[in-house]
Amino acid sequence: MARASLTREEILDTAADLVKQHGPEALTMRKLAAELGTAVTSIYWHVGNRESLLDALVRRTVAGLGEFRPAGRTPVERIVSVARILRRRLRDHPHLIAMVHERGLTERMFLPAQQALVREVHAAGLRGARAAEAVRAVQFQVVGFVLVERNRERAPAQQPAEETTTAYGDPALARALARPVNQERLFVTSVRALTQSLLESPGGNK
Amino acid sequence: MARASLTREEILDTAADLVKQHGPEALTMRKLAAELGTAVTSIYWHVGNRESLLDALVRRTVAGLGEFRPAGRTPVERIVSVARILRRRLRDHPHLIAMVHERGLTERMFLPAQQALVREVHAAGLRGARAAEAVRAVQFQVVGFVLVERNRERAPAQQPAEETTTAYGDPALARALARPVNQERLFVTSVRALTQSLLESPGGNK
DNA sequence: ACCTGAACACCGTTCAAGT
DNA sequence: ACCTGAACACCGTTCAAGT
Repeated sequence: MARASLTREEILDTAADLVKQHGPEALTMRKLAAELGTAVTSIYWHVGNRESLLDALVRRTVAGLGEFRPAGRTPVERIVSVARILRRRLRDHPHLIAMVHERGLTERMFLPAQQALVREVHAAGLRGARAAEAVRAVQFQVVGFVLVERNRERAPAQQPAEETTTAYGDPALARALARPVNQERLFVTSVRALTQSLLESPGGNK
Repeated sequence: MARASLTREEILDTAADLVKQHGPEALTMRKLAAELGTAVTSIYWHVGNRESLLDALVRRTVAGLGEFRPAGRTPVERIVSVARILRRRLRDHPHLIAMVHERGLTERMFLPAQQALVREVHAAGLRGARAAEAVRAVQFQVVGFVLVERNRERAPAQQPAEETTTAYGDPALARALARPVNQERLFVTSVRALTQSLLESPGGNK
């Protein structure tokens, strides 16, 4: 007995629900079929296979991340604010990060902030290849940071750390390295440091 | 009929071979058993399960990444050189990156360069928490960059890119953004920019 | 202490067959 | 055009049984 009007939309909706509630590893073709009340094979007719299902889901989620309204008075601060917004939005969709990584679609995560970054970099006076490089540098930094963050957060039970690092007679440094990282703070510091250098007047190096 | 003296070492060696030759997704318990000439279940006696097998493999590989000998005359250039070495070594073990990510062991990839980074940051005059933050910032940046890089390289067929980005009347910028990224160059630029800011004399901000 | 095969509970995907 | 069940070729893991 056939089911009434299964659509690609409905499949994507249900898949998104499944991922949202139980994580991307719960998104199996069979569970999805059960949730939809169809045969597994019906799904294949509409979406091709699991990989393109994930791709479609990633595209949809990224498209729904919304606008980026920078805040701050200086170009550096405005870029930092864009970076913070992107990080926050991505972290609000932890499953997206996992799906993107599983499917090799990291680049997708660059897009939502690109427009805003281009504008700010341009406002700061950068042009042409140099402006493009600055945009890319920030994109790589933010997405890279988020990937690392997410990964350490789902890490297994804290391993002994085996810190063989000698601190050259700086106990405060040794202690700081032994403490857990304040990721929010590290993120802002890093992006600001990177951006400050990138926006400096040309001729600094080379 | 039992097989002669299966050891944990031998299992790890064969697993490493399998990963090296066919990638981490080829490392299934069953294929490994076939390669070893044992029953699948024997492996479980020695290594517990697939996850701890991967953990052991990651630990071994990271430990084998070797020493880091910075080059360059200024602290910034020496840190950039450490970053380049780490990136190169990690990229020489693409499967390691995948395994680390699968198991949430990103932090492991921080360790090989930590000693060298601490030394250089110290030599540059940073102390205590500020030095630790600089080390962390570089570690996050390098590992994050490598994760993003690896991910885009195994990306599916180039998607239309759908560049809605307007370039504010800067055609050179638009062209640069449309071109593929020179990752090596972007990496060095980014690390140098980050490091320059981090090593600047304190008091710059806050 | 170490190894075995059988079994369980899963996967994604294909394919011929239905309507 | 769309849906179906059966089947294929896999997985990781457990467990009782062997030596």
